[in-house]
Amino acid sequence: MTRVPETVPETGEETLSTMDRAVTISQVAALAGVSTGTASKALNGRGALRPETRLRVQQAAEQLGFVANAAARSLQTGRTYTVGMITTDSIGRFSIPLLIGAEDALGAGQMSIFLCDARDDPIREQYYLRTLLSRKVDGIIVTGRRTDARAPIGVGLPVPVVYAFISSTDPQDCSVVPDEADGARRAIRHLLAIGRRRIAHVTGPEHHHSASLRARAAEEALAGEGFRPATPTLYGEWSEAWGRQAAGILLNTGAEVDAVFCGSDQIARGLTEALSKAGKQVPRDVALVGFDNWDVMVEGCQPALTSVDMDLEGIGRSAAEMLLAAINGTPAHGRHARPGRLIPRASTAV
Amino acid sequence: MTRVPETVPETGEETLSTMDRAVTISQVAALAGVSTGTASKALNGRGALRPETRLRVQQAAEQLGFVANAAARSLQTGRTYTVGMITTDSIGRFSIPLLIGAEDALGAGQMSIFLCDARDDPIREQYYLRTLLSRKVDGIIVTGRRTDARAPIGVGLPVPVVYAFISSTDPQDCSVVPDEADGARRAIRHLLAIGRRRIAHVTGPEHHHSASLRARAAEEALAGEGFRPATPTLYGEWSEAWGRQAAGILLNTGAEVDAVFCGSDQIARGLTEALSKAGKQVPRDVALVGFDNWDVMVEGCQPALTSVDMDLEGIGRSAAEMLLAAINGTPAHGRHARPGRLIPRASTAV
DNA sequence: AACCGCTAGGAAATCGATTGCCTAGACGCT
DNA sequence: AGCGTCTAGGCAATCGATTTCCTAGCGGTT
Repeated sequence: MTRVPETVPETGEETLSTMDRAVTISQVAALAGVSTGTASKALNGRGALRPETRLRVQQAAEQLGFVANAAARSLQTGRTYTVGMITTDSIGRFSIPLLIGAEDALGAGQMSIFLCDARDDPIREQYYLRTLLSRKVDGIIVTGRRTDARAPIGVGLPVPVVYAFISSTDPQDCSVVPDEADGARRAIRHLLAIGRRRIAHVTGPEHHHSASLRARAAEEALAGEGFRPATPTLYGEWSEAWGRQAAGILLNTGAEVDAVFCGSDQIARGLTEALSKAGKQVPRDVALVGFDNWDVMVEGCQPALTSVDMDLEGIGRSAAEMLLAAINGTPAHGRHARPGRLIPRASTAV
Repeated sequence: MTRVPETVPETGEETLSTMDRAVTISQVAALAGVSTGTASKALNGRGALRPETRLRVQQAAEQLGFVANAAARSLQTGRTYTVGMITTDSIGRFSIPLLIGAEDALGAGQMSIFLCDARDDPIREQYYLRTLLSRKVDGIIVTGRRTDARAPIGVGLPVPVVYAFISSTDPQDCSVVPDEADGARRAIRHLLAIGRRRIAHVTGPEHHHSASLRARAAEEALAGEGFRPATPTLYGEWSEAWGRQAAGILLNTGAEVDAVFCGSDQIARGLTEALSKAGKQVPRDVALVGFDNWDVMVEGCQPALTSVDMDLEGIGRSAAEMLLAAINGTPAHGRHARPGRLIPRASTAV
């Protein structure tokens, strides 16, 4: 029989039903008949204690539903087992996989994430940085939408920082980024491999780092195999509408394009629709490759879209692992580009 | 002249560049020539101090880049100015607006969010709950994808809990949810208002709470105006593929449908494509209304899709506000349904 | 019998900030 | 001159857990 405290309903020891006042370690110690120091040792597996004492304390803790006060602990130990994650733009489609990956890697080490959304506002960013520092996070992951380098979020910070997806202009900082050029090369090589020779590239705005970088890599990959683009790169927006428009342009130039590498899945989707409306068959007449491997887009396309996956989750995981390493005293430096992979689907099936 | 510590480069006082060892309030106090207690009072605007003393302390804090240790503070005050957010399923399309809304409401009160992703795993959920309690969060927001009620995450918890998007089966708990029935009614009323009379409903799986709830509300809204559905509700999946399939069904039954209310934007998009491929014009022949108002979907549709917006951000904001109220001693109870709104676009333009 | 070594567990300092209580000194009033 | 009042600011307890140092007592050895 478990004892039932007077008026408080006991719901069984495994249910997490902490009563209204927080239980402290001294209450546990009192119940077990030891000092608080001993109770602490018992619960943390430290010190020299008789097994039965240890057990008695553990049972007392269980019975009272004791959960150690993290603030008190971290005040003493200096560790918070918390990392901050600042998204410099907004939480969105790209941050989520990064976050999930990071959570994965950190969760294994029993750490939690403080999420801050700076919404592209430097003031907010610095405010959040202060907050994180005051909370004495063990480390910080900085992330954001743009893949070109940004100024470091702070200098001489007392905690390690890792940049994920975006990178820092300071080469001493540690950044984990997708290898977009590699992704573009994979796309081109794939299209060449299935026999396409007249390949066009439709992508986002020219001033956008990702767009111009991927375009250059694609062109080089073609040149490396002795080919030239079927048309000059078509720069526009990251939207379906632009994809549709670009399809019109390609059809009108009479360039006899037999494949298009698209800078995003959305552009590819627009192209797919417009091409099929114009009577072209995908992939027979024109093969298509997208970029991002965004599930709803690639699966929504008809036929399903071959796409380059930047493995954002892997980037998040990696960044978190590097942060953990830095926290444990072995920081990495520099820009770490992670290769993507090409996911072949019907839009390039021969 | 500011003194420059021996080897440490001083980067100017406004740059946030805390040096390697954390600055404590006693260092600030020492520099200002007061006791730590006085320094604390000076920085927090408490106590009776001469203005010049207060200023001296503030300048010292500034100069040293002092940021109060949150752990120490919360140990003393019992407040952490932190709330936990547990997503019971996964961080996804629905959680993000909720999170942003909550951040908005909490940020104004200078509180931060601890984000935990339980990934549909009750074990993880309880583990995270423990973590949040050990971190002594001031309150918890529970969220998730399903809109039907779920068992409370814990009973007799020492902190207030608000459910957002999902709701708790315990009527004493506070939940903020979208009024899906209201959304469905708006869709139907809109279609009736533009003169459609033969209205069908295509939605997700029948066992899915949202699907059956919206279907029922739609039917009642029709009946309320003296109409009957053009076909029985078509239950399927939450996917474009099902939308396309459903289009086929509708065309084959010869039901002469002139409008379709879709349970999701994805379904609507599938329908749009299949209908236009079959030679039907939207909205002339068939008007379409979606649900969710998911930007990439509604804008990707041709023509752009009229859709019901559940105002997730508003729900997140509301939930956070209610949590704040509860933290401050005036808890709300029960299920609070928030109306959505219909965003008219070309797919129902007359 | 005297001494040594070991084990189990207690006492108390510590982390950093807050806050209630106390007092030195300035000032005013009779 | 003596006393009361008020102000500015110091002192020290406190929050809860960890950890270092210390000791009582036990058993074994010569």
